[in-house]
Amino acid sequence: MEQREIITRCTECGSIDLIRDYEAGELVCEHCGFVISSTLLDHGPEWRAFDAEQRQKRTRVGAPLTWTIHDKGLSTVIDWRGRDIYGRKLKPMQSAWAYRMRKWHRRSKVSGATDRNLAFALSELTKISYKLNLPKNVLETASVLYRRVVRQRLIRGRSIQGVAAASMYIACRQCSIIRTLEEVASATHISKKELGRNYRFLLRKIKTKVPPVGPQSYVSKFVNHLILSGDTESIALKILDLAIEMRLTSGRGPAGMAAAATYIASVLTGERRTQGEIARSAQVTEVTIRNRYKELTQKLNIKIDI
DNA sequence: AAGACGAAAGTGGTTGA
DNA sequence: TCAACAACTTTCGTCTT
Repeated sequence: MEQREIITRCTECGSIDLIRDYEAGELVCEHCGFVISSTLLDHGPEWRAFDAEQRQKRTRVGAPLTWTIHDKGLSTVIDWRGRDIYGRKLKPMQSAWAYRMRKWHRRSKVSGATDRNLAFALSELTKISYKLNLPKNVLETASVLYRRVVRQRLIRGRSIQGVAAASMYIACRQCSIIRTLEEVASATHISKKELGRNYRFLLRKIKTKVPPVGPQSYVSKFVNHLILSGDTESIALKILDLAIEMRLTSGRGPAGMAAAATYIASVLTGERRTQGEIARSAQVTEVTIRNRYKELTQKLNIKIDI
């Protein structure tokens, strides 16, 4: 598996408020203005070469292929300047011809309802992924998924945005990037309820296995959000491992479970965060954290002195 | 004053007849 | 289709730091 770097925090000041400036192609910290990365756009090839021979074979020109543009980025445009390849001005007749060609060429690119649908949906997916700060592989996964949905004619009677959002949610799950239904819903104009409906519908129709989310996947999200150390993270994960082993997690919401483990870990390492803080970032209530926390400390014999 | 604790009532979704 | 049910939330009063 290729490891992708997912930047969620400013490398200068640690702030999590990062702004993506796509005009400039930069990832900028809102807090201190530090430019973390100036290569937001992926100019690399979509393939990987394992040796020189492969590299030689696979070399080709053009932008990398992507599934997020309706024609996979394979597009040609006819230049609008009335000049030929040598830079000479075209004769009036030639330039009229070029104009007509341009017009029909443009029309043929996004042809028919299906393609327009796809183009709209993919731009929608892109928007959602920006809002949720998702890495590119999730966006690609969602795009592939959406294409499949379109191919199987499953969008009929459902809104494009709804299906797009559901695809994105599934893609997140498949890539083990935790985004709740609420978060995805709030990045779109779709209610949580409808998103859930669409999600279940797609799951039933498409033979896609979506691994159930374990509480562990939440921990890194909370740790990032609350700016806790790696020690705290690994302790929280250990607590969860033990809890799973002792079957304390069955039937419990993973978010609450992870929140409680994070809370305990933060107290143990002295980086204490309040229940309220963790509750807010976990989108559960303090009461739930308290209940899980009580169960965990009792059953696992964790002594906490404050 | 803020955080932690816990009781009690309310909510939305699942399950099984 | 409906009621029972478990998990979770909301609300609120009390205790602790």
